[in-house]
Amino acid sequence: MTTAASERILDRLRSDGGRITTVRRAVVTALVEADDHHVTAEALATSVQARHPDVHRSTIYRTLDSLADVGVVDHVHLGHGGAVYHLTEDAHQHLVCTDCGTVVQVPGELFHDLAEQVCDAYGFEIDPRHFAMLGRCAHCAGHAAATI
Amino acid sequence: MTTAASERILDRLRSDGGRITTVRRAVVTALVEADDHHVTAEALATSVQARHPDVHRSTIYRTLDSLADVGVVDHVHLGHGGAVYHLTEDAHQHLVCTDCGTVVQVPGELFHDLAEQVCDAYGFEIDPRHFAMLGRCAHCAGHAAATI
DNA sequence: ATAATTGCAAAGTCTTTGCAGTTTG
DNA sequence: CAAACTGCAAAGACTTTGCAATTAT
Repeated sequence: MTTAASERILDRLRSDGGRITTVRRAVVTALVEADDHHVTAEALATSVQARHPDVHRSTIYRTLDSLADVGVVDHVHLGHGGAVYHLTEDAHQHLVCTDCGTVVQVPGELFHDLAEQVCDAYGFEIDPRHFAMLGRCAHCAGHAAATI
Repeated sequence: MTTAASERILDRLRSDGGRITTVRRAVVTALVEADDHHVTAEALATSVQARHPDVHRSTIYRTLDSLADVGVVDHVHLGHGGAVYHLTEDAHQHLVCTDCGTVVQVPGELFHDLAEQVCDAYGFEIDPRHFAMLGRCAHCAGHAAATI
């Protein structure tokens, strides 16, 4: 199925006049297999280079860029340092604990009310996913029962 | 009163064993005067160097770091590229339009409900201010009737 | 005096770019 | 074949760091 998913993604490139190359196939495969794992460019490079040692990092970035142009890949900043890349299929939000670094994924719908309020009041249409939200996870905040 | 504000801030450094130097005074002044303007490190450097040409950028960063340690300064990432620094006094959230770059400030309270929901469900205590939220501003989203 | 701060130059991290050669459709 | 993609090396933006000299307390 990862194959089917990969092909679907590659098709987006193809239908945009893009060309399907070994490298692109490898990057997409790595993304599909790593999905929900939020891959850094570095991890992606390592993963791709395991099978295609000569692939240069700039090519990884360029491929990610092309995939982003076509709308199938996006990146998120979880904190300082590198971004993580992921398929756009799953729209979730990231919460990153500033104490222990844990990343919690929460459904995007949680932001629906907020987005509506902000839209009503400011006309601003929030798409909160590009950046993580920082804070403290249940453990570090000492929430045994997880209630405020 | 910017002087009073500056002194209050410098006191935080002092009471932490820090020393008050010309440079630190200049940085704090620039921050106070630029408050609500969200200064980049570069702008801060330029501003400080107007009066003290020999101040090195690394010193600006180190001063910001010290001020952050003491809790009076924080920085926010509005998008790719540099962060903006601001005094911690005003707790607001930044919305950045991905189309035109406009930065909208909204009161932190808007996030109260969301924070509560997330806390209830995940025990995670959100502090959303470190990153901006991206989206499209009223103008770019075509909200003619939006209350601005 | 002595511990903190500074300037400088250099390095570090993450990402982009120019170019010439290679490959895809 | 023409356009798109690739590797390489180099640069770019932003920030951090080691060190010796300076300065605040």
